[in-house]
Amino acid sequence: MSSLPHSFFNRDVVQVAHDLVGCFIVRKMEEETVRYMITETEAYDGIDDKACHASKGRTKRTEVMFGPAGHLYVYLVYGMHWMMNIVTGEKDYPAAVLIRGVEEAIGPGRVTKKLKITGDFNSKKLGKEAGIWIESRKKDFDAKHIKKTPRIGIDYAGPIWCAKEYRFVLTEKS
DNA sequence: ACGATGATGAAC
DNA sequence: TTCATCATCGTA
Repeated sequence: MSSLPHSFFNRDVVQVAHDLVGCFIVRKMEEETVRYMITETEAYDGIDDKACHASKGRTKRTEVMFGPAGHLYVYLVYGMHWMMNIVTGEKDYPAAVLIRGVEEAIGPGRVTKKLKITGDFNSKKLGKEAGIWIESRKKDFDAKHIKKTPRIGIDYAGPIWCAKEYRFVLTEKS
């Protein structure tokens, strides 16, 4: 099971979001190292995507999404939940994949709680040094079990961007 | 169904 | 400087 390279993330965000389902997120902490399969993701694609924070432009908050792929974008919503995203695509093209679910943690707020990810991780690069990285799928993984749907909790983005099927969910274990 | 709880960006 | 909003979750 190899750690995913920069080239995996330096692609179209929707493709990366799809391909991350079934991969494993590894978190090395002081006492233990845990490893969970990713079961749900969402893509946020560029300045035109009204659901993407980068549609507001290049700000202190969105800066990391304009940077190189494979870095983390972590922010707080509703004053209490950390959302963990992985930046994708070329430098200066803002896009990221939200990790919405892993095995044993349904929901993006629960993912970060379980993995002990906070704002301290914002803009860090995935890798052993950061204590968090992604490993590839098992060989027998069947991508047929991935369902695509519209994204959750982005009604403000308007009908066009709301309707985009940028959410990917693993429907069966494999 | 609703309140918690704080950063963000836009308005003034 | 103030204000509405928010990529959610636990309790009811």
